[in-house]
Amino acid sequence: MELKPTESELEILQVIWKMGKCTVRDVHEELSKNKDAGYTTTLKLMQIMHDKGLVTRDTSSKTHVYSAVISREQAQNTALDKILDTVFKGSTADLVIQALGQHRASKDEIDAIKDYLKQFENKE
Amino acid sequence: MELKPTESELEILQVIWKMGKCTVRDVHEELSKNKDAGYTTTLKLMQIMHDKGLVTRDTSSKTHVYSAVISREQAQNTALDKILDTVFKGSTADLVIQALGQHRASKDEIDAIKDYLKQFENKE
DNA sequence: ATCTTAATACGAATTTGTTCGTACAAACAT
DNA sequence: ATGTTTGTACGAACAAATTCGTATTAAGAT
Repeated sequence: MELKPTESELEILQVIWKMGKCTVRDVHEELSKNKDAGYTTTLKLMQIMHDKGLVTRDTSSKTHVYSAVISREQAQNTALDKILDTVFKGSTADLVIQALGQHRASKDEIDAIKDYLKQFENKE
Repeated sequence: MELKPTESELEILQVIWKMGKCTVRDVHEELSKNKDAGYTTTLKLMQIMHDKGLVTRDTSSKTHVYSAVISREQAQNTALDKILDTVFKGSTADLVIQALGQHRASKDEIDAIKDYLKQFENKE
């Protein structure tokens, strides 16, 4: 069972993750803010996502209500695995350093990361 | 000018990055270790990459010699930007923490990252 | 009851990416 | 100089992802 969302599917998942349960119209309206696609395009994509098992839907009323099956965390890990493999030679350290270097994290973010690293302090 | 390599193009870029300048045959033989595709498939892809400006080539002799135009670092940043946008809500901290959490970095890697973070010590 | 609006289903066109067969040319060996 | 090998070019088939038009149906308003 392959669970790798495509580019467009990811855009839709983002909306679903943000809103929790939502309808095709919800998603469509959110997406319309940034780009313009027809309503049926969004609908079709969400139907395909349903076929693939990326989302579930409640069809008890006319307007179906969709929920994500894969969590944002799962998608994050899939995405990380992929780029670790394709551009980072598998090196997590390279990835982290590149991320911190280029995408200037704020002081708060740096602090959060430092805190997180303390966990590893007493491990050997 | 869009410079976003596709999946297959990235596989090829990986070989070019590793070898520096190289021929279609070099790339093809390297790729053949992992999967099997025809020689002309690799050739065609590299021609397309040339058309797109992802690689340059020296055609002075019969066997052309290819080099990457975009560096691994550029590709890394493009990839990071993309997943930051699509699954990490733009949060570098989330990305770093998720990367460290799931993909268990070795002690050396953790140390490298801690060292790296020291840079930020005296910044305000 | 009928009209209008808003929804789903679905087929098909389009676009983008991938794969490969065939034609042709240069280099090399005989 | 002829045949064989090794390379490029290129068109076309195939596959995957995206887009949208049209048909149909349910719900709500008059």
